[in-house]
Amino acid sequence: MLDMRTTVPLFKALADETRLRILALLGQGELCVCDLTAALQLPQSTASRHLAVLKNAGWVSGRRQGVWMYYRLLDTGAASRIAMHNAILAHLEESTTARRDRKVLKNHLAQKAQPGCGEAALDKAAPVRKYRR
Amino acid sequence: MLDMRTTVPLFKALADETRLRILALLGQGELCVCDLTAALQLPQSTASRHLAVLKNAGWVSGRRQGVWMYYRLLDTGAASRIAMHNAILAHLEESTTARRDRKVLKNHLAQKAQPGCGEAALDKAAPVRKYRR
DNA sequence: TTGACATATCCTTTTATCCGGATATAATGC
DNA sequence: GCATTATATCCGGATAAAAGGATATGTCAA
Repeated sequence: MLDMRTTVPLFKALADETRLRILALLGQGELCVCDLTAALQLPQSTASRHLAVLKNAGWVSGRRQGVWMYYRLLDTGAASRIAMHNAILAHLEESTTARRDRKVLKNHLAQKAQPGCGEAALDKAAPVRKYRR
Repeated sequence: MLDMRTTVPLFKALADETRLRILALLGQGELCVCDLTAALQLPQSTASRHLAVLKNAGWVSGRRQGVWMYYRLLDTGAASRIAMHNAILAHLEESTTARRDRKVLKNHLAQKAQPGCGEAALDKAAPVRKYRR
């Protein structure tokens, strides 16, 4: 049963610029915290904290792969809610800030793909640090 | 041009239960402050303050008719924004709280229509106090 | 087990938001 | 003008949320 007890936190989670930017970035697909930190140019603790808020509100889900936590948009629930999620996402992605963030993200991902030099397509999307996959 | 400077306040305005309830009620049509105050069972200053927030954020518009201020949902702007408004409204109106508020509103409007006894259809929708239209 | 790295949580300070009574403004009728 | 009604704004005080540095937890490789 749909109630304000779940609806209000859902919108409270949207009442912050950083979280809106994170949601818009996740519209691009699954991303790990370090990628979001790079794209947003914010301290890691800040990104992590906001991701926790989004997760608790039911906006995103996280899965661990090795040392990385990958977050993605959550698209389950009632039909009216999914429709709302999609409409909000579509709107967010039009923002100039979101466009800029996507560009920074793209550069970051490209730089990561370089040093390794010659990896499989899937690896290119993974954070390239000491640990691989 | 769409920007976070306008987008963030839009969502901040949704980060409050009372304001969500107001939006859901306005889904029923144009209402004056006194009707909203009655439906929400909240102090007048509280309702008025929240309406100001919704108005500044671009969610509602107000028009004065005599002593009354009538507020209604604002449905102008970019296509993605209108789609988002509608999706959010549709979702809000499913809440049990919204259903309850609608009932209280309906009772309130019915009671107002009684005392005057025999007015035109339009008058029934207007707040019946000392001043008429 | 140790070291290195990614992420989460804690802590403290600062800033924002909410509330409702009191007061101000606005419109109306007499 | 004056009283009345509707709405808006102001004012403290209380509560909640933000920030980011420091620290804890978890994972991996050797």
